[in-house]
Amino acid sequence: MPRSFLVKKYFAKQKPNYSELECQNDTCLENYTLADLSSVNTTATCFTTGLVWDLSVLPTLYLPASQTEPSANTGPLDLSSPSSLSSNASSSGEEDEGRTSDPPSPEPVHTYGPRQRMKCTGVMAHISPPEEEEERETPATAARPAFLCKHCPKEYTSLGALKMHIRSHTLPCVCTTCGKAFSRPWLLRGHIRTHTGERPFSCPHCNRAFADRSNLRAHLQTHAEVKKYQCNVCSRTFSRMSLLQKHSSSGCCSTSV
DNA sequence: CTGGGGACGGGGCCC
DNA sequence: AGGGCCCCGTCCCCA
Repeated sequence: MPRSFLVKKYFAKQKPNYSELECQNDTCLENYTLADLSSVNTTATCFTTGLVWDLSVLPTLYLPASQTEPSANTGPLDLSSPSSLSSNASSSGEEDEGRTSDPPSPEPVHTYGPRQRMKCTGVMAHISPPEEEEERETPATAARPAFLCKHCPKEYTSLGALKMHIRSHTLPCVCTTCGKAFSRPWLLRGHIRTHTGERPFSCPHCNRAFADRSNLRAHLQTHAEVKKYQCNVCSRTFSRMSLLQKHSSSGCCSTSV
């Protein structure tokens, strides 16, 4: 299984209706408005859509299910579900290298620091506007066309996937506060929270709040008696794969993971 | 060394 | 077709 989207299936037809949540939580839009964001100088150039409501309604998503959704299996995040926990713990990892979490840089867009994560960092020097991005479809593979990125060796089987990938080169979403650029609007929204201090995702167990949903997910593992990642040798469980890997490499296990 | 938080990227699915 | 959102995962840093 390439990636685990089993949990996703819970939402297959029951994705959280943010509009309804807004109605149920009438304080949302009042708490976070575009004006608020502007007031803290954290507007961005990539306000595609939904920034305001998205930020505002999210706090409701991690209330206990009984308070948010009548349907039991539509809980916003059921990390305790077997399907969720069954995800392959080593599904990826062949692509991540650098990082882009550089400290705020006065440089304009396309300035990358040593932590640049993307594999094709070098191409950023000759970025062209999205409109100029051209897909290279290999005629030799007409039966299953491959869309090649002209900035890096990656290829995709669909134009949409390629265009999505190209955004990682063009990084059209720019934070006007620090100039950091992102490939997708919601990445930028998440980044903006680092400026605003907004933490829409609350842990139902300890009320600790997080700005990032994934971080909440990881945090929820700390509340679990049995962690998600288990050592094949000693059966010890860990909340993160990285911890398991460290555990394995430190001697307990010779080959696991 | 371990555990956890912060920040972020990518692919896939849904609308 | 494109945008938005989701989940998974990684890396870095700190206690």
